[in-house]
Amino acid sequence: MLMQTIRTNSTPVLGRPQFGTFESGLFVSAAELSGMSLGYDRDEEIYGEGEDAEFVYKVASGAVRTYKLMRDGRRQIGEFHLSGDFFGLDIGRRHHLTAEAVVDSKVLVFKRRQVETVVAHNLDAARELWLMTANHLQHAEDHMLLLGRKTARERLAAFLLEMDARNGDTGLIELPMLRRDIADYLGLTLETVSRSFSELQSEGVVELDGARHVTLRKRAMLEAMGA
Amino acid sequence: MLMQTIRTNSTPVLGRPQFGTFESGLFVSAAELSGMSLGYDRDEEIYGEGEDAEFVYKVASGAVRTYKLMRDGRRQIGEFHLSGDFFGLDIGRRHHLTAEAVVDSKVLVFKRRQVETVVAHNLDAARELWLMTANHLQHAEDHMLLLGRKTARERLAAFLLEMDARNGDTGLIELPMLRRDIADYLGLTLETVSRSFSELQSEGVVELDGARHVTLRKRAMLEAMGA
DNA sequence: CGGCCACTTGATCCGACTCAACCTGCGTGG
DNA sequence: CCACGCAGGTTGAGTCGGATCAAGTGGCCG
Repeated sequence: MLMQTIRTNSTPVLGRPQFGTFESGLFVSAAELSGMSLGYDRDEEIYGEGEDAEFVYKVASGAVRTYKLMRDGRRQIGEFHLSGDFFGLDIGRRHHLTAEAVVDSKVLVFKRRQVETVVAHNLDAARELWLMTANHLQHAEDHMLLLGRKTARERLAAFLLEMDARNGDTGLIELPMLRRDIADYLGLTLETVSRSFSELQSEGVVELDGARHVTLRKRAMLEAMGA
Repeated sequence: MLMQTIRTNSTPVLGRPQFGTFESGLFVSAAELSGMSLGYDRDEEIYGEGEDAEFVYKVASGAVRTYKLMRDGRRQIGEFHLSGDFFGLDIGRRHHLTAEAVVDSKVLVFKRRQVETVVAHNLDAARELWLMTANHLQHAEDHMLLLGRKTARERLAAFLLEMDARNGDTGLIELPMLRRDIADYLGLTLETVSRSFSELQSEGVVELDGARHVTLRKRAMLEAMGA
């Protein structure tokens, strides 16, 4: 609902920014906002935790992970941002997560100052921005339950249902991310993620065609676990 | 900054709502908003997950926990709300967490419709509301790292630093909540919380005077662990 | 066709959970 | 005013789920 696909009249070129008109999703009411299209290679950093929050972003294609890192390398991915999702709208002057491209991605970039100006004059835009933040919060609340209280199988079930829901509940999932990313999202190790996949498959709950393509076979079982 | 103590000219009576004037904190710019003061006994529910979100709340005294429950009783507390904190400002028609008083508490209650009206006309109020939601999100992001990646000791260290910070970094903490609440906040069992307290005490990092009163003795050590 | 990155699978380990006993402080009533 | 009851907390013993360490496998790209 909030996350519709955007359309621009620009042709994004990898690493070569071009300006495009921004016309839907956030700021329907603020057609004057224009976004720059940028390309990022797989694993390329978009912004770092603690950096100046100069821009706000929207995924045009590909996928982005936002995460926190501990000094010793432990990582927690807070959210995956897929096509149509906004990210980087942290409050304050600085980003408090790091953002990286999961696969080669195209991202629309908006000057933060411009966004602030629009929001300071346009109540609908302000409300939209608030709703997006609130949606992120709601996701985070669900994810805290997952991280604090769910078993490995339950976490993977919830993850697969989440990914499927983003793809229109087709039961056919093409995962853009590696096992390591899934593990860092679910608070597990990649071995445990892999084992849990194998378990679900041997139980006929899912079917794996390669590591990335997943077909949901018994949605009811997944829902019973993932909820 | 955002969370200053409120003052009302009402005398709150347990279970007996009275109207009071609301004059600071949220909606500095919206003096027309008035809040009702309500008393809640320890463990009393303020609102339930899925219930109609008719009100927005602010803790006047005491402490409130907001949490998610699984069918089998597993619980994840998302946040503790102490004096001055707002809670219950979920988007959408329904609350997506349950709120309960941790100890006997007084809470200011605002009609959601009233808040919506103010926000729809007042940009400063809208911004304030957005900032509060964003602050909750930031807290949730930190907490996801804790729940997904930290050890029991690290979780407790982070918790103590958080509680101390809310009390002005005095190093003297009076915990309003029980071990079970701390456990459900940190994604642990109460036994593990208790053991971790004992460990930190035997290392001279903290000093316990009863279960609720904690003195921080080696803040640097806590910070090294909790970060 | 070769090499390597991602993934799977196996064996062992360990931190936190479970189950259980015991302690302690506080409120209450005799 | 003391003793009892009990809720909350601590501590101990044993278990277990997921982490760690270690091989192996597979598929894709050059």
